[in-house]
Amino acid sequence: MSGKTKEKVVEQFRCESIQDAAMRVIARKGIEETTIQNIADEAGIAKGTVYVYFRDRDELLAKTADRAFEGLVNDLRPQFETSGPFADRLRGLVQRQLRFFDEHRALFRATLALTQRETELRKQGTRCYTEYAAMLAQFLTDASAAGELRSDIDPQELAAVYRDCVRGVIIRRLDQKVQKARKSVEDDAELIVSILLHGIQSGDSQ
Amino acid sequence: MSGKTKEKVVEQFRCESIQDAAMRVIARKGIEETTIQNIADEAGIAKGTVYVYFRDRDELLAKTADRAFEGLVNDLRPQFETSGPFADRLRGLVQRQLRFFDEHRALFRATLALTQRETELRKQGTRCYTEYAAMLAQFLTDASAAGELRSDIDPQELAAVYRDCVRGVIIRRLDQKVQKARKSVEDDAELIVSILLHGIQSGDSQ
DNA sequence: GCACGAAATGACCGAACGGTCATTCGGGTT
DNA sequence: AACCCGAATGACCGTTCGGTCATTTCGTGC
Repeated sequence: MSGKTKEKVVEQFRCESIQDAAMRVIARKGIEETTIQNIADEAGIAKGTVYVYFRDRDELLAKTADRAFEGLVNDLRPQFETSGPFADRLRGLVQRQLRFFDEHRALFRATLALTQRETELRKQGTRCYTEYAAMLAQFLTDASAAGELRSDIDPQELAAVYRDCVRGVIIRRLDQKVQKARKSVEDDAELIVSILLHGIQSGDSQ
Repeated sequence: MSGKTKEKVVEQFRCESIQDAAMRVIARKGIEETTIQNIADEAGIAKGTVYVYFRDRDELLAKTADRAFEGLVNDLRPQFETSGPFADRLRGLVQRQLRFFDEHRALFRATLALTQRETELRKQGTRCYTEYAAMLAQFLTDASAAGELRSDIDPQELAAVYRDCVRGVIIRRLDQKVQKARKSVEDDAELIVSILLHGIQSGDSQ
């Protein structure tokens, strides 16, 4: 009985090894410079073996992108499920997201590189990215329904703006190679949250 | 006397022809799929001729990116120089930027593709992009000095957030292929301006 | 119309990469 | 120990692309 199961387990383990290797290489070199040979070397296997587990380059990349988002989604889910004032939940969300990518910088470089092929990737399995976007939209839709957001803003569009802002901050944090030069997660998060909550004008009710 | 000058003029004309062709191809196919042969075909010249005017692919791409931003900077400059209430100037700026790329969609696809190689491009000539960023930062620094912005926000960081937001909107407008599906420039601009000015919370002084 | 130098050309080269497949390897069964 | 079968391998192939350079074309002055 354990026959079939064992094979499946081994296969999944190999797949994940290759995907993890792919993420490391992509984080290091960018997606266009990453070759199958690079990934195989990083995983410590032969090039041909990659093709035992993945049909072609595109499938490997798509599944790798999916796996990259899996960690983020799992990390963020608890935060979406907390209760409390909207401002606090929003702040917690931004902080968590910044902290997650601080601790997995390579992962973000990979997801960033992989997300830039968004159009092509949408065709294939982007299960986890879709889930991330959906959770965020739901979070804001709930807040809007609860009357915590301006009723003239579409939560979907707000979700898009939120993603733009957070993504920008993460990219800038990534570029600051030296830890010293980087501001704290709390400070960077506060900038985004503060702007989103109160706007940028002086004396405007902040 | 016109000998030297004429040669220079012709050379510049050729260079610009090639850069314009490069922009069209990049807008159509994306930067990684664009080959020198494609660009030469689009420009109606032979591949070897490209190398008469540009040392290699990287130099052509860098100078093309620079030229792509030239149009934007020229279009935006008048708006930076207008006077009036900050809110109006900001709104006008966003609108102008959205409209510019609505009218030059190909150009934005090119700049987007070219900006994604930001790190490499910074090494070479990104004169015009730098100028764009500088003008924006100056605009916000002036506003801050005039007491129109919250004093606890660094104008430099605000400029970055502004760029993130506007870029996101432009990308989303670009993805909506059908004109019908697209909202008006005014509506999309208003979303960004409204969020930036007043924040997203309900009843927060808007 | 001839001669000369610069500009333009495109056939060609070498490198790199994705993908294939005949061969080898390894561990489990008899 | 002999056998078997699926997993792993890496040499190999076809293609693509950036870049070169010997040759051709063209504009200009005499």
